[in-house]
Amino acid sequence: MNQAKIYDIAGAAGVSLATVSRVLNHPEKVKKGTREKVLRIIKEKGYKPNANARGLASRKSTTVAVVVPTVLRASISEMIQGIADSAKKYGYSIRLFVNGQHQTSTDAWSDVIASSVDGILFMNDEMENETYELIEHTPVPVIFINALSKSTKIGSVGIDNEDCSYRVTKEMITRGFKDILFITTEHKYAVNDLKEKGYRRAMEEFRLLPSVFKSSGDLAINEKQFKEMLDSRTPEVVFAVRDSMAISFMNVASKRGIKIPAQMQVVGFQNTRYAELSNPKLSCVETPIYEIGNVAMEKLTELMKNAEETKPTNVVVDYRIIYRESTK
Amino acid sequence: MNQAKIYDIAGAAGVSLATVSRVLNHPEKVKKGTREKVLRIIKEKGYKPNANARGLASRKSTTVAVVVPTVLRASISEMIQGIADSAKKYGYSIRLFVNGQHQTSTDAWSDVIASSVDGILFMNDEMENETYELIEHTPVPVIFINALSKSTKIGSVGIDNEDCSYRVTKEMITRGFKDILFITTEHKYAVNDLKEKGYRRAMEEFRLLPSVFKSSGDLAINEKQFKEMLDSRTPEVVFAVRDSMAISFMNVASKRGIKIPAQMQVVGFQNTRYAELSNPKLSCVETPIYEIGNVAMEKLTELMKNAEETKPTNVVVDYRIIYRESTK
DNA sequence: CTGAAAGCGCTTACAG
DNA sequence: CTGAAAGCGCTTACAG
Repeated sequence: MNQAKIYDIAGAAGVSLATVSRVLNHPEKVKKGTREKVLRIIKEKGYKPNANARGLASRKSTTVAVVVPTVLRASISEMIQGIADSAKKYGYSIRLFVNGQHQTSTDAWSDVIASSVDGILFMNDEMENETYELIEHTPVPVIFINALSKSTKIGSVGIDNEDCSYRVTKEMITRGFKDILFITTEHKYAVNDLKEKGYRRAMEEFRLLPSVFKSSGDLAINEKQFKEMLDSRTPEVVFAVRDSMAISFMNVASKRGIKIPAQMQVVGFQNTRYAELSNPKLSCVETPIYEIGNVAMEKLTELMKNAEETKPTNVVVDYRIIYRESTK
Repeated sequence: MNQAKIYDIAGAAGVSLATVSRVLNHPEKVKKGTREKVLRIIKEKGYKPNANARGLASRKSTTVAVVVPTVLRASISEMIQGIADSAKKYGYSIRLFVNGQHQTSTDAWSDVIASSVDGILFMNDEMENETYELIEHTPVPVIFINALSKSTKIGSVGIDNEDCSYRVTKEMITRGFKDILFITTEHKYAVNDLKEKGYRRAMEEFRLLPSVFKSSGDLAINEKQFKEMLDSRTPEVVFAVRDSMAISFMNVASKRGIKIPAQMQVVGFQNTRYAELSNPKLSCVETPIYEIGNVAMEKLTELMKNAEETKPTNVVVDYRIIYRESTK
């Protein structure tokens, strides 16, 4: 009934526990006959090595930490799913840290380190210099997700937000639209700053006046703000840093009788599930966030296997623009 | 630079490592002066006990497993957030298992057990008898989430789906609507079966003909099916087991020119973020899924503290119906 | 290819 | 209130 120990397996197989351990960790070092016998008994007894003991002895835990500010955002869920699928493939399990916005307070971070994981996947909206410093001193490999690393010592996987935003804006301009409103968050996020930068660059390139609206994170407040804004003008194109904001804006506009996309076009950012459930269906930049999680976990595996030889790299993932019903 | 060990702390404080350990685990057993000194040094050195060693020695890991089929569903994310917040409060960390639909294959489950967690929060859509059996033999406490347990040995936290569905249906009937369409999943899920049961009970009570539509999980297929269905009739009320389905149906209907709620009312189930982003805004049953996660983790804490005395209970959480724009 | 033994970093009765 | 010692269940050089 109780979980079998390695001793039990060794006893039943008539070998030493060292051999059982080898069968599990270095099967090639064990003679075929012995190996198969041990394996059979392991299966029979349903033996699974104790993770703590294993971790303590080998200094490896085959777990990775996934550190995120929240799990509520659809994009973060998709990313985690991508990580989870990849982790399963490589035999890693996941320790989840939902740290709120204060992820890199020394305290929160040392919790992560003390949990004895073999590597860390770190997703954060903000990237301050202290963050980099803290992370560079971390004893296990770290990969940034969804934000490209500015440090050569830390790898990352993400899209080039600035370039993406620049290209979308430019695309709309060359299609003949000049009055493009950019909606971002009031709260300062590194990724959103990059998106704004790209937008501004495109606008300035064409000598157009950038128009940036910083909206609150709260849906109800947003709607009120959006209504007020629409009192004074109807932009030709609205480009928002998140799908949810784009949709919220679109809904407010629809209710005022503004025809979408005829009178106003709306573009979102991310391609979360919201996009397909909106009416009209939202056109948006598709960030392959599942893939980003997936690849990040894969890269982390490499780093964990041979931290010395493998150089941290910044993997820039491709995005594409999906035109649905909210654009002409 | 390296992580400090308990020996280092003991050395620096001039005490034995037993004392350092006691300061951490049973501070009341240590004289105040000693305790404060040790605590100070711990802080200075940023010492965090090695989780594996601690787990191995104490047979406790202060980690719980959260086992879910996917992380992609908005409701599951909210639940995890609820769990995470509660876990942080009680000092537990989370090991996340994203197991797909085959969660209780003996294999997947023994992975969970082998990960040496102190307790398990288990969310699954299907609840077969083998599942119960497997779980009853688990050496640590388990709590079902979002589905009430049929077993007296396993606790659970969730809403009474059948009752809820019954009441919503009845409410619509007594408001004078007879033609109520129920949309559920093609794939068999225990929770959805319960919802259907409640719906049928209400309809039969009023001698109305139940009309159940089983829709695919795929959005594109759904839309096609919905269109075909709307060719033949326009139900007065549509009640779907998930917000996303309700919204998808609503959008298809809107596009055909059906006025919502004037000609057709739509009610969803869950109150995910989708509900507020739809146009018109979706009326739906609000399952307090964040709270469910939160409470489940709390209950699990109790069970882990004294598994013997604490009896597993089934906590039935209240739901409420939120009327927004998709109903009259 | 296999076994005996040391050690991973802690916790917890047991003495004192 | 504190220390010495055993032990948690593994892994991995080291011999053979």
